[in-house]
Amino acid sequence: MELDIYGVKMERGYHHGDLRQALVDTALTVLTEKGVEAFSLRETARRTGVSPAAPKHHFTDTKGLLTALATLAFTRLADALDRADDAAGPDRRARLMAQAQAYAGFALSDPALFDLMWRASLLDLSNPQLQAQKARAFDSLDRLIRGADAPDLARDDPAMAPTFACWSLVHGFARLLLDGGFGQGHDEQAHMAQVMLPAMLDRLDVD
Amino acid sequence: MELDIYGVKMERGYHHGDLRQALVDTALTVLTEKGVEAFSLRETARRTGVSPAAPKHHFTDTKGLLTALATLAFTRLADALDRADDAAGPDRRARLMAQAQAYAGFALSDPALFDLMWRASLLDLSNPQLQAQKARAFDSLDRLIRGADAPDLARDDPAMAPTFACWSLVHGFARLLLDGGFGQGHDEQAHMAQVMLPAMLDRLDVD
DNA sequence: TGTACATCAGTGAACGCGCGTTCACTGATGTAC
DNA sequence: TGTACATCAGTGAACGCGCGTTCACTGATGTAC
Repeated sequence: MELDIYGVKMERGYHHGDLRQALVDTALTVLTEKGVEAFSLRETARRTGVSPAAPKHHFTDTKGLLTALATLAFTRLADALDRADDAAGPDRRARLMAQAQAYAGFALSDPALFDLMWRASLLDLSNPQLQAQKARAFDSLDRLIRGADAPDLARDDPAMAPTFACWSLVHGFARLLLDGGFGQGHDEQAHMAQVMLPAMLDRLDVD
Repeated sequence: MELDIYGVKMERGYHHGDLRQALVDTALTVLTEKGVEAFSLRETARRTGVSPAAPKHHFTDTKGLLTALATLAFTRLADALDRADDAAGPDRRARLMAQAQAYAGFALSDPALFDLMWRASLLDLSNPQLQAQKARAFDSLDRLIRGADAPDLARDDPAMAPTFACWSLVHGFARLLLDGGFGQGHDEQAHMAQVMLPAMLDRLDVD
């Protein structure tokens, strides 16, 4: 069997070497190209150069693979939020704007991946790594809003309101951007994110 | 052919009478039962007691039928927002809370319908009725925030920030509720909507 | 008032599709003695 | 160091599914004269 890796034709034997990683990489491409609805395990296997049954060894089924992708997505999102926060310096408002821009930027730059993260029915929500990365992303914002060593609170505690308000606002804005609540074109979306997001956040009291 | 309407068996001839409406009704049921992903035109036809080709006369294709459903959904949402607003009396904050609760309540009470409304790829966004009802829903909130006779502004006008902030916050909250950003169970969701939503909105400056 | 005919609203069989998953299998690898 | 054997990681053909849409068709309705 021949594989085309980085333009170089390589023989590969019966065993792949790192099929798990290869499948994740291909799946990411397929997802980005076709969107969540049209994603298929068969196509991913085909494009990885492997039989349709091969993925089962690494991910039992489609949901398993998609869960791995979503975990990766949350990892990237959390990283992006942390990076933005660090780069923004000490000013609280600047940090907030930076995280919000990073969140919306993530959604706009990879809509299919962003979609997947929130398609509960396609994911194994009990997966520990998924939960961990999701929590990481949330904590990044929560630390900014409620302070670095705020205690863990129940979800319905009123003291959570500032964090949730902020998250909801940014999340909702990103979704409406992607789902055509506002304009259509990608440039227009990016413009809206740059112009509107700070103006909206300035009207939110998160102290 | 026999049809079971309101528990009464009725003969119906070659022509249906009001197939268009019947299809919309059935489609609504199918959508609610199975969700957007699993919705199918064939099943809708089957359950309406009609051949799979019949819907074509009324809706050309699946997208056409789903667009009709989405239009209905936006009509219901706009109605719900208006009703809530009216019932809330003159107080601005009360009106805002009422509309927000109505929005979240709509999403929670019919998640599949709410999903559909924002699945741009499944809808014909150029449909005038769809656009009209979507605009109606938006205007309901916009009139409350910016005043009954505020001028139409460009989407990226800073003066739109309060309306967009409010919409984004409520929309994002509803989405996170449905998509498992917070808890899971339906009661827990309803509780969150009642407790959290007002607390979040109180932190938003929309004057 | 009757009738020819166009149009409308359905039928139901068929096409072709790609999917997820299963099955019996085999080649490669690693390990115990 | 060599070898038997268990385990792992793949193969590729097949199954069964339901889907959207098309096709040639026909029964019912409405309208013009």
